[in-house]
Amino acid sequence: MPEFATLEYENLNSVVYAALCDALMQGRFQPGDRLKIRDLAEQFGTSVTPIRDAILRLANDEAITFRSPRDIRIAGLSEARYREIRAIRVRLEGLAAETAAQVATSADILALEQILRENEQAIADGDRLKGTQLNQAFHFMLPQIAGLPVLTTILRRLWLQMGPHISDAYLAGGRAMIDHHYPVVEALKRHDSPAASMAIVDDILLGGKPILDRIAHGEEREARRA
Amino acid sequence: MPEFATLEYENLNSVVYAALCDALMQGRFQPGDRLKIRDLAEQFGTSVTPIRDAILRLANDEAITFRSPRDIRIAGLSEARYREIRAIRVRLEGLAAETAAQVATSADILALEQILRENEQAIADGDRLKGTQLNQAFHFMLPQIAGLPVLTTILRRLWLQMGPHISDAYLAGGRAMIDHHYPVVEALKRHDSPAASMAIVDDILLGGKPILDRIAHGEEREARRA
DNA sequence: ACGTCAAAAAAGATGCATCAAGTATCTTGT
DNA sequence: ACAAGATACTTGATGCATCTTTTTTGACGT
Repeated sequence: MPEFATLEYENLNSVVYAALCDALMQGRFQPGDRLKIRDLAEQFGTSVTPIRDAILRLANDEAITFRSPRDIRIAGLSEARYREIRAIRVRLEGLAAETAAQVATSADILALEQILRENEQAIADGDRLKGTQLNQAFHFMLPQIAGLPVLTTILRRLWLQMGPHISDAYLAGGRAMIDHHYPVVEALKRHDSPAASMAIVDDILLGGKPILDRIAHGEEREARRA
Repeated sequence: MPEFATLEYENLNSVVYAALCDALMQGRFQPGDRLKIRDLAEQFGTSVTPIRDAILRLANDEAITFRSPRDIRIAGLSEARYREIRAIRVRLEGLAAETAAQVATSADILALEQILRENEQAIADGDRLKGTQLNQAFHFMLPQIAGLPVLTTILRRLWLQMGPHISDAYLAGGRAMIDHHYPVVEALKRHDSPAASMAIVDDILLGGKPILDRIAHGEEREARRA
């Protein structure tokens, strides 16, 4: 269960926020989906206040947008914006991988290898949701090993924005999604920072290719429709 | 007047959020300062709801923390956390400078030089507040020239966290704060990406030295007190 | 004077009523 | 059958009442 709460104590709004973050990162929302505060309040069994709070935080994260004062929707993602996010991830996850390579313990390596094994199994089972989650878990392990909490928060926010756009791309990606994870672990074992950085960059650029294609095609389709 | 609103239309909560962001970035709050929703509501002449909304967004930005359910304070900044923010800035502002160097127009260069001139004047006048603002304006110009809105948002959030900690450091820094800005502009003129990146990195690491010292000394003092 | 404990005030969390603006629906006249 | 206007509904924004927990305060005993 991911720990998304910025607040130190438990709040209804944090519970709702965490649940919506989960849903977003698992691709359970589609871009453009409309959210209604009263509907969510009923689903969560709370009043509208904690829902408003959570939605406001997600809007602050730019994961959802207020298209008009009464029209709350899952944010879209232009190709340019996705490319920017990718460029930022290259820099930041590169930093995380370099730092992680310097400080990784054997316990860290074992945890990464465990994730890889489970990810292989999920792909073999055709379990798309689990595959997505384990891929994310791998990426978030690096800043955690590196001891970089600010970086983790930034990446989480970027993933919230990507979440609704990666769901279908995973099937297209298939095994290619984790192929580049193995060299990362090997580099961490050798405490080889440059190699770790290069490997994670490869993963972001090559492994993420199907996602970019999907977003680009989506824009094209939309342009033709107009 | 900075444009902080994530929301597209004007809201009381956006107005409050923008005002508090401004205050934070100008160092008008000290770390550990306590905020009271009802007091702020009176100051802004609104009910508590828009204030709660704005504070929730700032908490989401990790600029303020809820130490306990009824104790809202300006966030502290450990030395480790400041070093992490600095490392992230090196990567991200490096990316912004590289990109800006590739696309900068002569109008962009003129705007940067204008900021530098005003910053010189502010330092000559001993106007600490204006100096801080113009230094920030320079740094935010690079991602703007580069056309990287996501990057701008991330940097803004980091600056919200640094804001309360850089106020006094500026006097100590003095002219050194903008010395490294000139090579940045020169590099942009030559469309020299590596030089632009190196220059801004120098600025972050060397120009920011007094801030790090101040935070480190503050921690030391606190440790002695305990 | 000082510490302790209880009463009171403070303060955020939650729920809810109301408002305004936008949207859908229904009626009515041709 | 259709269009136009009016009516009702939807929905987020704002304000506010209440609840619970924390903090302050002050009285009392030592």
